Amino acid sequence: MNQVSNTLTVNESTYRALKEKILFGEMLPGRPVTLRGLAESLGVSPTPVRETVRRLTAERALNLQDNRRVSIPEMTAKRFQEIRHARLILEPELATLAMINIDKKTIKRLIDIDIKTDLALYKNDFSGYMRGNYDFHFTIYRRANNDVLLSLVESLWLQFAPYMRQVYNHLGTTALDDQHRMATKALENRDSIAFKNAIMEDLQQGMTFIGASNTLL
Amino acid sequence: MNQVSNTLTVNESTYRALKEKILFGEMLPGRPVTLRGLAESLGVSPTPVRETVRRLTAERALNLQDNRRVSIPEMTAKRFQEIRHARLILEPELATLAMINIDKKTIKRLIDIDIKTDLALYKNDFSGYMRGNYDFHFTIYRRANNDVLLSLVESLWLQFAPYMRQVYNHLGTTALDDQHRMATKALENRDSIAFKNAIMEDLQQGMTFIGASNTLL
DNA sequence: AACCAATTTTTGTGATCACAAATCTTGATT
DNA sequence: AATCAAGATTTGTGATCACAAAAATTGGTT
Repeated sequence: MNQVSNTLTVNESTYRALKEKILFGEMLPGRPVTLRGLAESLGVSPTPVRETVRRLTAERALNLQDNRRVSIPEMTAKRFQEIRHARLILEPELATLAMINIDKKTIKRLIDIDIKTDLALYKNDFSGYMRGNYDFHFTIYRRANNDVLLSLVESLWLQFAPYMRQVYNHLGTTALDDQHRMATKALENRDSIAFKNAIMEDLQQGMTFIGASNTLL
Repeated sequence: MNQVSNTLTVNESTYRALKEKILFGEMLPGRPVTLRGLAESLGVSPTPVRETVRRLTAERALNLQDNRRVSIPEMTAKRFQEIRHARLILEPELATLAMINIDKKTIKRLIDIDIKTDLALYKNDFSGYMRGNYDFHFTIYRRANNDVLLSLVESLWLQFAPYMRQVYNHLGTTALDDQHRMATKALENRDSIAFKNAIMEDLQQGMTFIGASNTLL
């Protein structure tokens, strides 16, 4: 009889914890990270942390410098444009694929997420905003039922998220807006062209906002 | 003074060794892989192997089953189409970006690679063919000077390579052809449209050949 | 022979140890 | 005060150990 243990390994929970930290802006670019430091803060031994760091390095969320130190990569203007370019290719495509699988219940959930996101923005809760924005997009993207494209897009989000946070810290969120409502309206109307455009607009607007703070790039 | 050691870590060489094995068809889908077995065959301790496996799992080249065993993922018809779709989106784009940076010397090198690749095909040297095919494409892609897109495409190749080899083992290479010469001719003529089309054709032809062996999917 | 439970072996996981390289600290010299 | 070399500390790396879970083997029963 095969008895598969379904408890999360320390490795897996460590990975998820660190991934969330990166994705929701709790790790800033350039800040050095030590394995033992991370291990202590998470209450585990260095071993699973090392493996987690390898995973996230493979996903380009972390960077192994040539002196073997681990860090969140610094953003450059060039890399920023590359990420923006890749997102514009992949995400509208993924959203379009997802559309036929998005039912009324999902639309309702998206609207709820958006309300929470706006609330977080209003309260200057950066991490809350980033989490809401992530949830909105990936609730859509997951509906595409396309693991290959989804994991590519996950990697892209891991790469720009820390920088997103850095910009918010400098500029605040007042000038920030999104096209989420336009997207949900397009979904309600089952207008695939309007939906794809809303995702593209949302993405471009967000990236333009970030890119506009050229003091950092 | 910063003194950085430039010797390759065991981790890095292990990663490259295993990655090449996967990329050039020396690991077949479904075959179970053990950490200790890999470690012994590479002459290292299990530690760097574990970290390598985590990296390649993050790149979707390996799969951690729910019984915690490591394996090359089995191909399914669905996943095959997803990979094909993603490749068709990303690779012609990357090739087009690369074109302006491809000089005569690079074209010469591409032609040399293609000759070697054809020779390997003629001699029924599967691994040699796969290596040549990889070199041809990535010599182009690297010229795009776009690390973000390049790493996404790397991940895709790691995903279909083992299956490519599996098909060749069943069908042989006699029916296999490529559009490499058409691509190099387009480069010589600086015809970007013809070049993009050649890359697309090459990719479609290769994937159709693989996909045609529907006994496996 | 076929089946199944008990035992043995193999395997992944997480922690710890040893070591060398990189970084930080210290204190003497100019 | 600034500089720099020597010593101390921290850090990443690779190997090993202990353990539990999974797989393979064994041997007895039908």
